[in-house]
Amino acid sequence: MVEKYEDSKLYRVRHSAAHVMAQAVLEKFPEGKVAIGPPIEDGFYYDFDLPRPLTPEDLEDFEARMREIIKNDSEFIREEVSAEEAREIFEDQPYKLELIAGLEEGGIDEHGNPVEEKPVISIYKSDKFVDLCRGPHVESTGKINPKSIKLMNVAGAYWRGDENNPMLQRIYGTAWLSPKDLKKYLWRLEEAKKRDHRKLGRELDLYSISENVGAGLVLWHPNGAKIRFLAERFWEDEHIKNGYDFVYTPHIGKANLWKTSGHLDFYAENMYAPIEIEDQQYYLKPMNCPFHVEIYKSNIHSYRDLPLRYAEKGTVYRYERSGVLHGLMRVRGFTQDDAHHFCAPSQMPEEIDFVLSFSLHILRSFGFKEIKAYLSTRPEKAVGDPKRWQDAEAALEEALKRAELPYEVDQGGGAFYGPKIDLKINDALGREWQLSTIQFDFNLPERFDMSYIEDDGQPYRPYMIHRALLGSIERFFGVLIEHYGGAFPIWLSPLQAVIIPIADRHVEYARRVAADLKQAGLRIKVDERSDRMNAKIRDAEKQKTPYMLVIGDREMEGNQVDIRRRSRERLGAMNVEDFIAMAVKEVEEKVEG
RNA sequence: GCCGAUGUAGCUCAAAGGUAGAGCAAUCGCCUUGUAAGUGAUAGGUUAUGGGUUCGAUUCCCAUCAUCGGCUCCA
Repeated sequence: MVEKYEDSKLYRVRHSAAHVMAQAVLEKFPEGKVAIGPPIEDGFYYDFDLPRPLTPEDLEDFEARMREIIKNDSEFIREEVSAEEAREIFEDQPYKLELIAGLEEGGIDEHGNPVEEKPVISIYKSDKFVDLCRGPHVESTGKINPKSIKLMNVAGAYWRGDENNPMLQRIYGTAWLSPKDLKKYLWRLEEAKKRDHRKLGRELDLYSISENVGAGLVLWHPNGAKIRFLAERFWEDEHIKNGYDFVYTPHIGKANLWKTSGHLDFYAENMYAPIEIEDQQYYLKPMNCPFHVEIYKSNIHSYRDLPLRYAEKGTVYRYERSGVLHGLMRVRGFTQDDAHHFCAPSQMPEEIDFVLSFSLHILRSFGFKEIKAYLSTRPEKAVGDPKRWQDAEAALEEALKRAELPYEVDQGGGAFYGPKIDLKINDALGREWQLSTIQFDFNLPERFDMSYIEDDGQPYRPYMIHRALLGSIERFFGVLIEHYGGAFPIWLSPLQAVIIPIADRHVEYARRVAADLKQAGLRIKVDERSDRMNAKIRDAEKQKTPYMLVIGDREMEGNQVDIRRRSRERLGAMNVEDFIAMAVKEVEEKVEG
């Protein structure tokens, strides 16, 4: 049984470190106001309302002062107080007063989450600091190891996470049980930076984003495009095998289409401004759904035709707010590997089952093992038949259970038009990114008056399921780069082997070998530069090319190549045919390494 | 969008109120090499953009754009 983080000593240490930090901050800024300061994954933070922006030097001061407070080894004392007493203690702390009011009503806790019971109001005293706090803490400040804390950075954060509220300054810190753990954590961060897709994207010449083109608009370079092509080819093959039809749709559509779909009412702020021509307004598509619906509607459908699965790698444009752009993960123009399923109610559970297992199959084929699932259910404001919502949610949950996928339920977190399952994957720094989504849509079938004819000859409303497996190909690629740290499995590597002739006299043979390998479908380059072999190996290693084939006098004589993997493993001399057989097999089997 | 930081050569960085420099990469030679950097030379910058202050701005100030870390958002 794994100990819950909330019950661990580490959690208490971090929570306590947050209090110690708050004291240090208030000593330097006596007029400062404190908000909240919880432990988080890998550390803690505390939010402050301060008279001026903090600098890195401030953080150094705070950290030094924290060590002094820790040295004092002052006891953490818990006291229960009445709301009235609490108000007195925190009379010049408006944020705390707001929290006290909330506690008194029993409606929400210090994180703004609703709670059932009216909680006890408790305070924690340590050294010269008192905080409204539920705890728990370590026994005394001395239990925090002064050498295993570090203040990391300052960031803005809205009070209570609401952008209508004032913005506070949040100091992020980290704390560990031992200096060794801290060191390990910092090392992990450094390592993660090396896997950053933005860094690798440049180093491996995969993609760029040019200011001349526009923020959030991706240029795929030949190496990145090669990987994308290979990934898409696999994706297409799997879709053909699994009963999908492909469709293609335009990048723009008339205003009226988006009016009918509801996007102009609910999504306009995320859409690029319209293009006007001949008194008609056209919008760049932020989604593909209305087009697929139009295709569906171009025919009358019998229940015998269902389910229909229309798939398209549809490029969409969304005007994301400037501050949210992030490499390939969050962009303004991206291609969704989109599909819409239309089915009869009786087919719906099976269809959901299929689409979830298909999603997992695709993600796992790209090496993703750690997949987190989220089920989002009906929100307050929702459209569509409640019975259908119920059935849909039940089908989603059943599918998750059958897939034996651990999942969290986000109660009321669904879109207004339907419940959904999202599959998320972590990036190098542990930030979660949503890739797959499987969403019901109870909105568009109504708005577009979609139907199919049942065996009684009457029209019925089909279920519409929207899904994207990779999500956006851009984001997927970003996550994929970080997942492999740039060392793509051989089936995806833009270059699968580089042939390294030792001297000029080996070049001709190297070219012949290259021709043979290319004939076998392998992606090959001969490094003909007049550099030393060592330098060529170094470059190939840095480019993370799976195989280096060294050719010198010995190999030339025996019609061989000397094989080195990017893992530094030396396989020694091998006949060319044998290498081809091995490499082709690894490509087919999607071998990683 | 909000808070903060940053923006100098392709990359990583330095310098400075008097028009910028290194390493790597690139290009051209020489070397002809045995598993992570052989060697010489050459070229490369309106210091993000637009204003302002100044005799003079790349440096100081303002705005814009972009990037980074967060927050919010993510149909």
